[in-house]
Amino acid sequence: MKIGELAKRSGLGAHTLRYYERIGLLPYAARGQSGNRDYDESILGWIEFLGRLKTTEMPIRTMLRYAELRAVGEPTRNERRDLLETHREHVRTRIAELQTCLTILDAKIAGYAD
Amino acid sequence: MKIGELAKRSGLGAHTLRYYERIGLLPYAARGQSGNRDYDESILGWIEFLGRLKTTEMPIRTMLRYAELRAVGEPTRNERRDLLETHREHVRTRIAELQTCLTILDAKIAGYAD
DNA sequence: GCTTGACTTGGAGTACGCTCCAGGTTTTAT
DNA sequence: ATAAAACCTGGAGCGTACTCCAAGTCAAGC
Repeated sequence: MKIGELAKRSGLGAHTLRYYERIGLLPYAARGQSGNRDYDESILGWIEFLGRLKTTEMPIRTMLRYAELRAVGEPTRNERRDLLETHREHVRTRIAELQTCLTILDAKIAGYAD
Repeated sequence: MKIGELAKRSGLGAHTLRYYERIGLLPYAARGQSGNRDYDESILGWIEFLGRLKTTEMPIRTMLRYAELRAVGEPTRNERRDLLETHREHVRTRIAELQTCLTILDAKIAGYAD
């Protein structure tokens, strides 16, 4: 699969895919004899997971840390789990915060009732 | 109250307060004879509300729109209510999205179980 | 009275995460 | 065979939201 198709299937732009590779968020892609990137289907799962991390506001630096640990493999298992557990706490806190604000917003809107 | 005290009490930096005034998010503050800003307590409620909007990811442009409508007063009542209702939908959507990701994260972490 | 700290302004600089450009090569469709 | 579309690289530029700097004025404590 070439970069254009991966862009379509992943929802990211080709520019973004190259950028992610450059910074190390995506593994260096195999190039064909022409020099064009040739992706395997399996990259899609990783990109989707990165998207979840991004949606939940994980900064790129932290994703990068996770990506590096993942590249090392088994010995980093516990560290990866810890990283995700810490992140899960951020997400839980964020949801609670948004819910509090939602309640306040409800009250504010009620004050605008006709 | 001078800007340093407002900074402490609001949790924003003095730089940020000046920046907010410059772009129109805070009303132009009265200056004493020395030229120093002299704030009224009442500004704290507005800053707190702006904080809620920020926490819920409202972009500054939109806060600015709300601030402008508010400055006009009564005739913009419905437009302000609409703006907040639209924003409330964003917040609800965002909470749902985070909850979905949280479930996926739980599953991922479960996969790291010893 | 004088030093230290807080305040003023206009404008420059920063961090993050992309997003695009230039100039060139390769692939694909006709 | 050729033209259009897609790809490559290194590096520049952009949008958002601050954050800080320089140079100067003002205020408060000793």
